[in-house]
Amino acid sequence: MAVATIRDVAREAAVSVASVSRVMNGHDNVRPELRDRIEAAAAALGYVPHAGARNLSMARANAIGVVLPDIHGEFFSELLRGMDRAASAQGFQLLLSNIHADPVHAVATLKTMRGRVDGLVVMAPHIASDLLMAELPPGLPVVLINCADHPGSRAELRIDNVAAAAAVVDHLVAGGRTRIAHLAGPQDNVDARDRCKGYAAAMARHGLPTRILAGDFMEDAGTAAAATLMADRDGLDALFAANDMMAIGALVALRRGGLAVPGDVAVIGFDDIPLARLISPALTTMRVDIMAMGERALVRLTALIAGGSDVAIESTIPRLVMRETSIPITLSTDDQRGTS
Amino acid sequence: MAVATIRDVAREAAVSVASVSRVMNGHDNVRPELRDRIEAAAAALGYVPHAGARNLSMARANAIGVVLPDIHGEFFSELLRGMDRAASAQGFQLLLSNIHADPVHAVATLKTMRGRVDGLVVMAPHIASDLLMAELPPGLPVVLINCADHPGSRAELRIDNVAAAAAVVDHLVAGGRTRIAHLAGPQDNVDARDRCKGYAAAMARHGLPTRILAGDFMEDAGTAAAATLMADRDGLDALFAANDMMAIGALVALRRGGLAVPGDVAVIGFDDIPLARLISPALTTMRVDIMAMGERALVRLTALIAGGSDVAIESTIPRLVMRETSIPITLSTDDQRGTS
DNA sequence: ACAGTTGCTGTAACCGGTTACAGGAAGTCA
DNA sequence: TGACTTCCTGTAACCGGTTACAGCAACTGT
Repeated sequence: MAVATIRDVAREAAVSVASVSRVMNGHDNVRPELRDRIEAAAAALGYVPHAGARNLSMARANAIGVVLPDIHGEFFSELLRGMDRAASAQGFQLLLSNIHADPVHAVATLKTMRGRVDGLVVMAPHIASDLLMAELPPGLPVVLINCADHPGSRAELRIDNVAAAAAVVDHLVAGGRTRIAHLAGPQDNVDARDRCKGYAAAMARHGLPTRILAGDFMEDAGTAAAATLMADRDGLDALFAANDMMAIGALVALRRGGLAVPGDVAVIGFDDIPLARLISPALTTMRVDIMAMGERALVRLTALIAGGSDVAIESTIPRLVMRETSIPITLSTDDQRGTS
Repeated sequence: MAVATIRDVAREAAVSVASVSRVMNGHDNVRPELRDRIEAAAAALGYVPHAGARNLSMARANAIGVVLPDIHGEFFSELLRGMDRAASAQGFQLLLSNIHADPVHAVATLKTMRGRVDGLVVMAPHIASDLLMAELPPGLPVVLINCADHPGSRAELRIDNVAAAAAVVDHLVAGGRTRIAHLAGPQDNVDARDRCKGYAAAMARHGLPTRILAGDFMEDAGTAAAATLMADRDGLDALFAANDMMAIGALVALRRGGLAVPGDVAVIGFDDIPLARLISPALTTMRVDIMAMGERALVRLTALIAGGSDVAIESTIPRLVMRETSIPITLSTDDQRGTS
């Protein structure tokens, strides 16, 4: 037999569906005797309300669509964790969808969300944002995360990579470094571009000459960069890599090449992946609290759903996690401490 | 104005809702001229079908509920990635829900899934499984992942920790090791218990004496275990830790204590966390392909949804990833290779 | 010319809830 | 006692789709 519906319960308890509905939703305008009878009937039939039907008649899904690119690892799980935390605190569930680079598939994904969710959190650095914006259902509350620039007026959260990179340079300069190179990420990536931009701007501000090496976010690019830098005896005293993996590749190669880190050259990464603090010497890097960002996205979205109208763009500047690879020149030691 | 419904489109195109529905679903029994008119009307109104209503009338949600404990990191994201991959390949979306240790909250979570999803993937190592089983909607297809033993007949995927641990011992014995210690995990964890069990059984099978140290899955437990083992000069020649973090802690401490790894003592971990291959010497460990497991769970679930009845329990034996810390005695070298 | 197909279209019931509204019983007050 | 509340309950419309069924037109074959 199929599962029980509200009408089955009503029949069993010899009441109307309205009363059953009232009891199930905890309204107080039902006579105690009836309430008991209905609760007994519901229990006897193992009745559980059909959420889909409920959503339809209330025009409220109690769900939020989360549209993300195909991300691996830490970033993905932390973001989701933050969202889930805020969502379940407010009685929402999360409907997950990967958005593929293919725009027509992406649009289809967006469409399937209609009537299933009360709002959307979208992270789509790869999709041309104009196209995306056009496809977002006009009435639906949306919070964007880290999208490319766009004209529309949508709530958005983004990471200020430019300011973060500038902060790295400032930190190095404050520590007495002046010949600072930047190992960039792939230039089709917005984050990588912004970090590079921030580096260049800050160097200019300090009146220092820039030195930019091309990279691809992979460990080997760091190894290669280290080799390049050691080949010309320029007297480089700091390397700022656009992400941690490249920084680690460079770190290992520099030391193997006989340079002391941070004694001869400081190394700073970006992301604060778990390995950053486990490696020896521990890597100084920029950290953004992804979970908090996920939570924030959801809080803003629920505010929008509740009728709010705050569509500001919020920027988060990652914070510097100072570890061992960027100790100022004057204080630096070169002891070979083991992994702690 | 509210978003357009199918009736708005029907009115605009001067046809019935049935025809609109047919066109939207790609049925071929609509005269081309009408079809064009309807498509034009839909485009003009920006009509997107309401998925919730569709689900209700078709008694099909095209969604799968994923109920997981609050997991961090790699495991979580890989599992989800595998599921999402299989799900979107079959036109399903994923509805995510954390299940908290608190049983009443857990039951509530399960209930909100009714009428929202076509099936459930549940991973709940912490919840008393009898309780859980009782609360699972009777008619709903479910695939369990790595739950404690239970009597019911539900499809399930689990990791065979016992066999995996035995495989580790066999590998060490084949490499010439005979004095093998096990650094166990917390005993209230099913996985940890099974690994310990598998170790003991395999050692017995080989007629070797066991040596079990208590641990808690944390790095420091590895450090401590190494200290203990180096204190009594027993001539230990291998350490099998119940997870990678402890193995790494032990690895670092053993080498700092002057022992060669794998020359004097082999070290093997469990999980294959990303760090395992980055550390030097690279850690031999047991790896289970989490993404594949997520994919498999979803494939089995969709089979169930489609009417299948395969409720077997499938066990996966993790595979040995042989790296540098377990090279056989006869072949072992003790060169200080850097991180590759 | 007529019965039998075939192909397209519309009406209306249905999915499983919620809730506005109406109506009956009991209580209140003059 | 009659008018007015108040409280509880049931009927039926509605949310926005799908689809069985019926109806109609045009075509087929004899």
